[in-house]
Amino acid sequence: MFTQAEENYLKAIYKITQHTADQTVSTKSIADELGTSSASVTDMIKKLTDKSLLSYEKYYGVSLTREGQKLAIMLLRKHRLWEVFLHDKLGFNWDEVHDVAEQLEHIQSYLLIERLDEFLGYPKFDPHGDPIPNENGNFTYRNQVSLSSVQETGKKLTMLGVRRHQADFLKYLDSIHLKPGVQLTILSKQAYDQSLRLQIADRDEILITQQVSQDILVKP
Amino acid sequence: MFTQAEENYLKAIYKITQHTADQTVSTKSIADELGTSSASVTDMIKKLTDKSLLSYEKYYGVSLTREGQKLAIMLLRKHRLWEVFLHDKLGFNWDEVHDVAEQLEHIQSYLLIERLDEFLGYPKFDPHGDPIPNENGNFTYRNQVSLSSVQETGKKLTMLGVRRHQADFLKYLDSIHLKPGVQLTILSKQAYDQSLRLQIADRDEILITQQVSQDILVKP
DNA sequence: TTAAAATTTTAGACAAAACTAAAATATATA
DNA sequence: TATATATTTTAGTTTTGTCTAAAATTTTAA
Repeated sequence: MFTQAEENYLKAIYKITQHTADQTVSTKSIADELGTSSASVTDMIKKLTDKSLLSYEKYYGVSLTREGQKLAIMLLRKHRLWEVFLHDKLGFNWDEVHDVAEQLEHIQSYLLIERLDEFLGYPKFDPHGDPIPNENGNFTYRNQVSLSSVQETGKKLTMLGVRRHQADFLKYLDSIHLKPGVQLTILSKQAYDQSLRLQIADRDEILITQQVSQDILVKP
Repeated sequence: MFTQAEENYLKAIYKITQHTADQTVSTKSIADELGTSSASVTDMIKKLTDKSLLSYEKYYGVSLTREGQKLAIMLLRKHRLWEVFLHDKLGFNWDEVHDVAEQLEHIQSYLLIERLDEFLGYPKFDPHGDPIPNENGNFTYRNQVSLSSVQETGKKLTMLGVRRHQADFLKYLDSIHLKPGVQLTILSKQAYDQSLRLQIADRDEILITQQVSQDILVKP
């Protein structure tokens, strides 16, 4: 099939298209995403283009072909299912799952991933609240808004996920007992810096900055 | 740590030492085991010797150092734990587990394997009846003999494992409902070709050749 | 015990995936 | 619009793991 390096390039390109309007991705953005040189990226682009996973025009940029996109989504599916396994079955913390899932996602076995999905009860979201594509590559859509955009105070909210996945951010949220599924209430909002005083579950109240609240997703 | 290729060489060398009296392994036997050329083996031996996983004398042969052996046993541990997971949790047949475990055993995470062991209930044997080394590399010993060596007829025996792991052999055993844990009784033995008439569980009796009975292990 | 056969090693080459340095092209700005 | 800056590509190297062919060594057997 494809090498791990090839798969990592497809994932990176897919990820970049997710948070940009354009479907066309620059060499540099891929290099930045993977922490590699532009020259290496150009080399790999050629290989993936030859394998018709990318369409590519020199000096202009690349985009995923239908086949390339399908493959990228299946990698995301595998990654997120493994994260659920590590978290739900093996008791990993949500900040520990990513690195191991990054390895597990490259295991080649269609049967494995379908059986794993079944074993986990066909989960729709991973431990960070990100949607898991199904066998056909379809994502479950759900309404979610940034905690920073919520105006009402006193209303009970449910945390759904995060927008940043860095381990230190997740560890911080953990330390204040915030993770997907937890109930929280905005007690008050500071007008000048948009910081929030929160009640998390039934615990003591806590203060979080806007920088943090922007990256927390809740049910609207 | 070590590359997959390096790990595969260590495993191969360990495997060869298991069914030979000598701890010293020839270049050719490694090449045969891995389906590669002797020249490639010589190259890799040098690398592994530099990393003090092997001790090596030109034209004479190699043996695993204590460190190399430890690593090989940990790979066996990972392989067999994954086989248990695939078989017990994901419902893989015992002839399907090997190839996927071959990939999974290279995943690098100490936590993963210790948690997996715990999740599986610290199994002592894999789906083929092979012992799983514990965290310290120790195997559980148990008395087991080849079915071909059993003389008494009419005695209830318990199958413990197999000596061959080829998928077609396992599929054949499956088709006659033989697998570890199953109760069987020798009804009679043909003197001239050592073939056995067996009762397996409560099913119809069946005839197996000595070639097959030699590779079936039972509680003595 | 010496010649033939088998094994092992060396030498040289190749593909994959990365790098650096330099050249080519595109974009931004004065 | 012309030039400076940024991006992209090319060219040439490196490392890993493989290969084939040939040389060196060991083993087998006449």
